[in-house]
Amino acid sequence: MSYKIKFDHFFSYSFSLDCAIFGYKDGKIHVLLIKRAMEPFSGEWAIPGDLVYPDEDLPDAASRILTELTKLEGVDLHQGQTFGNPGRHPQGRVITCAYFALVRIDDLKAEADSWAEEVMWAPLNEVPNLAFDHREIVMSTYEDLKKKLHSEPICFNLLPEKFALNEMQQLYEYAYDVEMDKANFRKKIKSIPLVTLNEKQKNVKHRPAKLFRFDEERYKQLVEEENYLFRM
Amino acid sequence: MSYKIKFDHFFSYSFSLDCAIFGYKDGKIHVLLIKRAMEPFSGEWAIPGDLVYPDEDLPDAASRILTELTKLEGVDLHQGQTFGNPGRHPQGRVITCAYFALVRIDDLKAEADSWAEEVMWAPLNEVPNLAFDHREIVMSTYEDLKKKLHSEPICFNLLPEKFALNEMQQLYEYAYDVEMDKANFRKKIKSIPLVTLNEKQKNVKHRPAKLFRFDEERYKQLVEEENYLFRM
DNA sequence: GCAAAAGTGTTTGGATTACACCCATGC
DNA sequence: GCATGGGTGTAATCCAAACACTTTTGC
Repeated sequence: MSYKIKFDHFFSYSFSLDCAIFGYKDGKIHVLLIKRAMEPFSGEWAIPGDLVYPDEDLPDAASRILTELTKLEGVDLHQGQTFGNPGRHPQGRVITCAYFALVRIDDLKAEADSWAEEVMWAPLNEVPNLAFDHREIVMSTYEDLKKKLHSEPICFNLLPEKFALNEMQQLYEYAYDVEMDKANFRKKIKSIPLVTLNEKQKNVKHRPAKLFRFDEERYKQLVEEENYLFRM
Repeated sequence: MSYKIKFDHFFSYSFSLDCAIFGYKDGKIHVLLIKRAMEPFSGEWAIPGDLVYPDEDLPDAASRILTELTKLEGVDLHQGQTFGNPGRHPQGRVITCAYFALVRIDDLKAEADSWAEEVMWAPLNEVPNLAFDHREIVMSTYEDLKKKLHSEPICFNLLPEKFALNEMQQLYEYAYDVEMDKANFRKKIKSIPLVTLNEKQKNVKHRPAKLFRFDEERYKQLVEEENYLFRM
């Protein structure tokens, strides 16, 4: 058995991570973009991403890269798909792996840093042209995410910590592009462990809604002890 | 902005693909292994995997690698997780991406080729020590797969093309580690598009069961036209 | 006839649907 | 009081679980 190229030649690739950070505001899902101030694609919009150091593990690298470019810390990143088209990077063979997260936009203050010149949250239907294959990465990751919304309680990472049931319903209506009946939605989510707070909406010009919080403790306990399956 | 190492230094990694091929026989899920006849880990069991060529796209590389090592062709491979621990490969920084497939073991004839010395199907609970981090890759990919069994009709890739309902039930019972009621199982799968064949089991020492086939055409049509969601 | 598994029917209670209605607040 | 959403109740229907039962085959 022999390779068609010299063995050393295989060790000429690079590897990067790109972070697709999704949030929810104004009734729409948004993605976090940076304006690049470094070649290649200097001056263009992209998702935060960079090369991995030789001795760096992937989850650590993902956090580091996101923090360096946007000052965001403590974001819970998950691995997504890997993109390795041979022509995707103009400077050589760079394979990239998507890391994604769902965050509460209002609880964070993303700020451009390092070679990021600017940051912005773009609604998914208004994403500008992006560097590299970043549009494909964003859209493909969003599709994966929508599937996860069915089977895992990740909507609570997008909603404010204290939310009204109607906000939750609207998020699902947006993601699945369907309309839901209010009364039935409320019955359906009865099995989800939520804490009913002693608080109400403020500054609304109609009857204020009660606020709820996802009971993560109890959720984990239910999964452990009763094989609980989240379903929406 | 500057990197802690020279830019060229980033282009010193390699990238491989490892194929986790799952099949079902004797009531158990099996994974396809090869015995390596090449360093590193020569003489040890591993899943079929190899380095990607500089100009090669990932899906093509996955097919090529699987064919080179096992002579299997036309297997429908899907991308899985990426593993990039800095210490995972003794010869340098090699990041690897898992590609997985579900196959009908009896319809295939896997044969060792190239630097594979031997192939075998190992039941998941009897997987020997494996080279690199291949045990982690296999187990982690199997977990992903079990989740997919809930929401996608992939069980039919594991079952024989013509199967009895009881075989399908047993596959789910094995994967989810639960017992199911026969009558209720049959009611539950009524919504799945199956073709009832005019054939029965042979060589069984009891009443032979009717055989069924998954109606892939109709499934795709239902997904397209009626937003059909497979659920188990 | 007997063993073994195929295959069906019935009951019950809990979810899902569609839809109507009342309630609390700002203005 | 009225507009605006918040929040609830009901009836019809569907679905799932538990369990008993009948059928068809090999031996």
